[in-house]
Amino acid sequence: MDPVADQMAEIRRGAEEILVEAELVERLGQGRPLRIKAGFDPTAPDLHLGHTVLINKMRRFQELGHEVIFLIGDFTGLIGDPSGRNATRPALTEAQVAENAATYRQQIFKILDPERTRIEFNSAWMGEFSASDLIRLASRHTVARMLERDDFRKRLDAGQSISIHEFLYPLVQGYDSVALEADVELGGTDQKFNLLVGRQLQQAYGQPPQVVVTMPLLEGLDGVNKMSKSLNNYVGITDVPDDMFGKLMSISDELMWRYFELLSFQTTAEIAALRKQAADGANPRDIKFGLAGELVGRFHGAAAATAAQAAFIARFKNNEIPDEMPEVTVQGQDGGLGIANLLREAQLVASNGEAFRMIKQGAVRLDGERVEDRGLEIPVGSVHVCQVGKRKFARVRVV
RNA sequence: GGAGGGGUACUCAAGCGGUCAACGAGGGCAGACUGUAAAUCUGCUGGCUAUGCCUACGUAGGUUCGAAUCCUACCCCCUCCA
Repeated sequence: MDPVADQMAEIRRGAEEILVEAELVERLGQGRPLRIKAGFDPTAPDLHLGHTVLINKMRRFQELGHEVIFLIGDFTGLIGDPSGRNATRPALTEAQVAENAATYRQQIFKILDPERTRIEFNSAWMGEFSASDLIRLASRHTVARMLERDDFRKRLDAGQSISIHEFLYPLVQGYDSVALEADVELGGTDQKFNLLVGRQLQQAYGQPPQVVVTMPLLEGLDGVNKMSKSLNNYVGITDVPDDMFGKLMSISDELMWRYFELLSFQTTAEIAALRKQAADGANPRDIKFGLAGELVGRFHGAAAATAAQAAFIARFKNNEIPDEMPEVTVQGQDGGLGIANLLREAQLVASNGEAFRMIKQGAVRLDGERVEDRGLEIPVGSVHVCQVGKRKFARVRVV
């Protein structure tokens, strides 16, 4: 194993907080592989780059020789997250959980080493938990401590309601650490409270408390909100290479450095060098180009990354029409088809009304020519490249 | 159990009998400028077989020439008291 100081440097990179650092140093000093736990929601197996911040850190621990436990919270998932936006979640069937777990496996092993990853489900121990077990667990924590949690406190002060079961969520999550005898738990900064409950419960059950490492939440493409599917500001790790590349190229220069810090596997020294290049006048776009290539390569392989880069240059630097685009065949009537209907049937717009608006705004092109006439009729038997806006293309055949 | 407040488009939020397909803001989309950046400016932001018609202001009815606006019932959310 690497010297403790070297390990600490790796663990610190990008981390928001390590509680308590001295304890981590002490445990690393024991020279044994530590048990690293990180929990995931069973309902959302479509991972995006935001999730990978945490997974990258898990990978780092693996590289340092530790044991990583990927915990799927299939039981806690039934309770629902205390942030409580979606009031009740439908209970997942065993088959669904198994399916989601399979999806997780497929996705996370693009980053993690399957040989060194343990996948666990907390229903394994929580499923057998009795009512009296639960009361015993609840007795280990106090209302006052629960209310230390920022969002509970705020809601209480604001006169909003808090359901009892929301108090149970951190307790169950914390108990997972007891069941797994975790040495370290990783989580987003939003999980800090829950992770600390884990420490407290381990002590209550006579175990040494886990070290908590929190990772920042990655900002989404808008650069403001955290990356999430519901805000549609995410890059999914199963996005096709061109999309992934394009989305990454559209982030702001400022955000790019954040992505370097949290997503790139380049060393801190390499990143510092890039920053210097930018400061010396290099076009940030070219640096972003490299970052986008690295990330596409991670999830789709080097060949796909090169292809995505080439396609990007062709389309946006040289302004060419892309080689590949969806091909659609639409049905004409009376020898032709109105342009609005054509765009709608090709799914480039949602409705005829939207098609007319787009034409009015000059967003529609047919074979590269801007369409001005909303009454344009396309004859049957022709094939056209249709474009709406900068990004939406389709090759449409009218029959 | 009692008292009160509220449910309006993607979100927040006006409107409280006709001029409301619904002010405003945010978001989103598009155009200009660019590096498919950011910032900025401009426009658009229910549907259709389209100078008209249809559907929409929690749900179902009612009053009225006419309702998001008034009445009745129901559903849901929130607060306070017990």
